[in-house]
Amino acid sequence: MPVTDVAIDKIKGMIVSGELAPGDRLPKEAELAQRLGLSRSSLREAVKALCLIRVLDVRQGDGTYVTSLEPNLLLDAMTFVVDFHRDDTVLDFLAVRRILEPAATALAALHMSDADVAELAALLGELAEAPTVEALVANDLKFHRKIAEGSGNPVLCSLLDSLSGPTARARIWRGLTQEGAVERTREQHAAIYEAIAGREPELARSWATVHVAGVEQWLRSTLTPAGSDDAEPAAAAS
Amino acid sequence: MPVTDVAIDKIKGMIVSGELAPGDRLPKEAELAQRLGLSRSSLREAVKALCLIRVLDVRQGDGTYVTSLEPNLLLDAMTFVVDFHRDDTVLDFLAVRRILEPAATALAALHMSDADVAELAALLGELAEAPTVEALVANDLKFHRKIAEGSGNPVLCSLLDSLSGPTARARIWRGLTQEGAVERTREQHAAIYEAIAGREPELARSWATVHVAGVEQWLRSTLTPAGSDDAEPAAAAS
DNA sequence: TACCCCTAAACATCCGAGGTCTCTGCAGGG
DNA sequence: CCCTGCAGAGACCTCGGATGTTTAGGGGTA
Repeated sequence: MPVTDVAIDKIKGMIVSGELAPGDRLPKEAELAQRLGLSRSSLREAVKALCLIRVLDVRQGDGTYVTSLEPNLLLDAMTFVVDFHRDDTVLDFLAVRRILEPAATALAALHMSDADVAELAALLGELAEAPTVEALVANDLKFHRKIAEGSGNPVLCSLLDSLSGPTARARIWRGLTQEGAVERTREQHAAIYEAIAGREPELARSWATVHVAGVEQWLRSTLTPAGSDDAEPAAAAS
Repeated sequence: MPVTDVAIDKIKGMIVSGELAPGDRLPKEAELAQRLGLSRSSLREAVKALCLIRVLDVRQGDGTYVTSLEPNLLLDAMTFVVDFHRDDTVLDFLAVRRILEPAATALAALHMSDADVAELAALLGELAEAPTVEALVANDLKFHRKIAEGSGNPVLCSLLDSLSGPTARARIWRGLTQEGAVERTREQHAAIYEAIAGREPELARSWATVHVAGVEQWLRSTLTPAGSDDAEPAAAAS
């Protein structure tokens, strides 16, 4: 195994073992390199890799620190990974979202604070009468993010965040092409809100299922009969 | 933004744009460095980072290649990330697994091929009469992985894989300390198998829920009343 | 045809020098 | 006493080149 990979494992081990706690500062490059038995160049490669997945945070002129290691931060890195899957596996990602989103919505109906419910209502009111599709989708993302936060599970929240990004483009394309999609989204958002505000988890779950399934069904019907022209909608939405 | 980060973005862009397809070979280090306008050292940091998340694959003496970019490969990288969350957020990860596992099991009951169902049965039979806890958990991982594969959704499968790892230790600790846990696991596995083989998705979903909830409840009851001594079970399981 | 060896190509690792940024302590002014 | 501006030190950033290691593939031999 290359020394750089060994260094990655060792740094990981230092963190997992507790030798380095979140927020701690690492020894300076030269010192750590000597301690791990490799050159600064190789060490920098290891540090850079751990930076990409948000485990380390280097600040020029200051030092290298362990991040907070909170789930949202680490799973955010997954967004970067998900970005590489554009056209072909969108349906698979959406299918997972269809599983998680209703569950999160039901949890939100149970655990969301009244203040957060009020903010959810505010999000619904923010939208103009005849919003642009882009504004609608942006509002849609904020709406669902708020609900995901309301589930009280940061892991679930971050996961949904990562999964929602890639499908956003699909939703834009849908709004642009499918008649009534915009209005239907608003109605469903309102229904989800009502269910959460009324503390009815099962109703909230059902509305969320309907909501996500709408996008999924449209996307499936668009992709499947297109035959060899699968790439069109994804390309158009990019 | 550091040149290395720019390089990461540029390479990512080359892949997402299609300029570099899965399996393609990158230009040699020196050439690519010149093309991106940076030194080889900095380029290597970028390549190393993309290697960690399985986007690139460097083979010494040969060259650097784009991986297949399949979901399972890219989400496998998430396991590395999840490893950093050990004690404190295990319950959050388990809660997500509790959402996904039943859904995957239900899907498996619908989509799994007869051949795969037979392999599932084989897994059940592999276990000795009085298995060690370690063997049981290893078999448990394979069993659930087989089911996740059977869902037909590679994204779901990889996600469950990543989530199952961290809780494995907890399951071991449970098996070692909780009377009857081993036998109960075997019974539940058998029940899940029967439901899948009988093509009863809702029954399969329910058994999966029961199965995961068992671990979750035990873990919750162990962590909560422990007070300031939360770390004990996780530490003991490592 | 099958096997072995050798060479070229590409990555792995290291080193040292010069640049840039940030934090910190100190001095001066309000 | 507090705020502001100014170096100085410390730490990371970037570069370029030299040397070691590994792999793929061509060519020779039995």
